[in-house]
Amino acid sequence: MVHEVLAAVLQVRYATSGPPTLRVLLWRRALDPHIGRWSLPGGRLRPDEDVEASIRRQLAEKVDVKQLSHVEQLAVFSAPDRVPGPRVVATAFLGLVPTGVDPEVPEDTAWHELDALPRTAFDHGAIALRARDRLRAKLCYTNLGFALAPKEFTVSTLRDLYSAALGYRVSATNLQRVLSRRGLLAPTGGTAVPGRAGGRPAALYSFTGKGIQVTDPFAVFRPPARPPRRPARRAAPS
Amino acid sequence: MVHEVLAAVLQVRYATSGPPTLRVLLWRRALDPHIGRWSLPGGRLRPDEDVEASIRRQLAEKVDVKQLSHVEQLAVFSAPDRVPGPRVVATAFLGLVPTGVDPEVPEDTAWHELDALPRTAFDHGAIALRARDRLRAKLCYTNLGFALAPKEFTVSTLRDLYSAALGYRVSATNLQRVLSRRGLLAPTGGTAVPGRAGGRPAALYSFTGKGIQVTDPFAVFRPPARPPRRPARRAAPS
DNA sequence: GCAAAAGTGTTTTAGTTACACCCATGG
DNA sequence: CCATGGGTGTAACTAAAACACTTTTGC
Repeated sequence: MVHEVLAAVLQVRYATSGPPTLRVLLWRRALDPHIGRWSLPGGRLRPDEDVEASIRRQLAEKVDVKQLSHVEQLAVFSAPDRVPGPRVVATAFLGLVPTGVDPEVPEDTAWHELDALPRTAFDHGAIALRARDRLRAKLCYTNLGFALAPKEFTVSTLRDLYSAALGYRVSATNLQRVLSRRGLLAPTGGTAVPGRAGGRPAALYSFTGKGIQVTDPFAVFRPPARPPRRPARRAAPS
Repeated sequence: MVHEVLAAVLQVRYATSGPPTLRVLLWRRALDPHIGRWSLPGGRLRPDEDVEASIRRQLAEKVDVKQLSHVEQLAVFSAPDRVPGPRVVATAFLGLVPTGVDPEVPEDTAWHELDALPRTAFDHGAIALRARDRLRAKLCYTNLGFALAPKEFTVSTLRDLYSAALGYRVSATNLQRVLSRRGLLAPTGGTAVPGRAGGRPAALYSFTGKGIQVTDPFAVFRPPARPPRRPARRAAPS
């Protein structure tokens, strides 16, 4: 049995016009099964590496590894007929590249909008959409935004990144407040120059931490963290 | 390369005394590498099945499959040296069994408290703890409680289950309210008989849905679901 | 000055925790 | 009738969304 690793590498990219969009790096197959269709980068797992080392190695051919801001396992795809011919089990990954970096990619690869995926090889389209779902969920309850954003950014920029990734308009005001309250944003002191239309110069921010951390672990059923607010208030009548 | 599937099957079990505890089904190895240590049930992936079908098949030897209330992928464990000898990549699963059912398990298997795991074979201890973490997280933002609880239960019972799974005391009052508001609890009409100490008979409830569903998807950054609350309230002076 | 964009102050809303109190049963 | 556990009513608290308003720039 062959084990392969695949990665849906996502990035929010600015097009020449219109708002930025969430995209996935796809590669046009040159070999026979599903020749010409778009597929996720990846390849065989080697004997001396675990799956994460493997996907990082294989991505190095497409994207400079240092540009990958986040990599995490998605799931195993193992339907016996997921690819024709001898069986191949795949471990799929989500990879993220910050906005702004534009990696040199080979001729046969391109960034495709997740909202308008082309015909993909095998189950790669489904994997890419799973990656998007995972990203959307984690943006809400972790600090994963750091993996989408450049080192320094304005709140407006960040709002655009979140909006593109989540698929709906996010308010800059509230984004600022929520991320600040959680201690994720730090002003760098610098300011951005306003556009030709004017406007107050925006302050620059950066994320405080680099690694992923859960910021909102308990939606409910919080453990009784704090000691009672009012210390023994009950009266003792006689 | 060999691909195996492993499952951490968890259940909240009542001991003869003390509060119920979260336990995992382990099996004592009879073969040479790590002989005598406790390990997770599972085995080789066969050519004609995907990983979920495989783990369900293999668990059928230990636990009646119909008693499994939930099965989900955890992660791939693929360190080259995770088991001695020829390489084995493992797909790990979380499995749940409702409280109350006591499956016939083979002689060489037993339920072990997750808070006091014995010496386990290979990386199986780490896998079991990952399963516990996943369960704890999902209890908070999904309806996964249905997979821990029996068909009918009192709120007190449910409180005990959640407390055991989460590892901290949960308030029955608030558990009732949160699950009710989310539309997950339905009174069955029946009542439980009070214990010998008396007390008001508790109403019986059941979960409304069977499949897992996310009940609290957005901790923050909620999409702008509802239309504006006040329709155009601004006064037009002049 | 005016439009545009950024940022802050304040109100509203929602959901959960905390806690007091009432209810029904066994002895 | 009282201890025990079950259940409800309500206040307190937290966090986020909504929105009005101020600030700072280009033209």
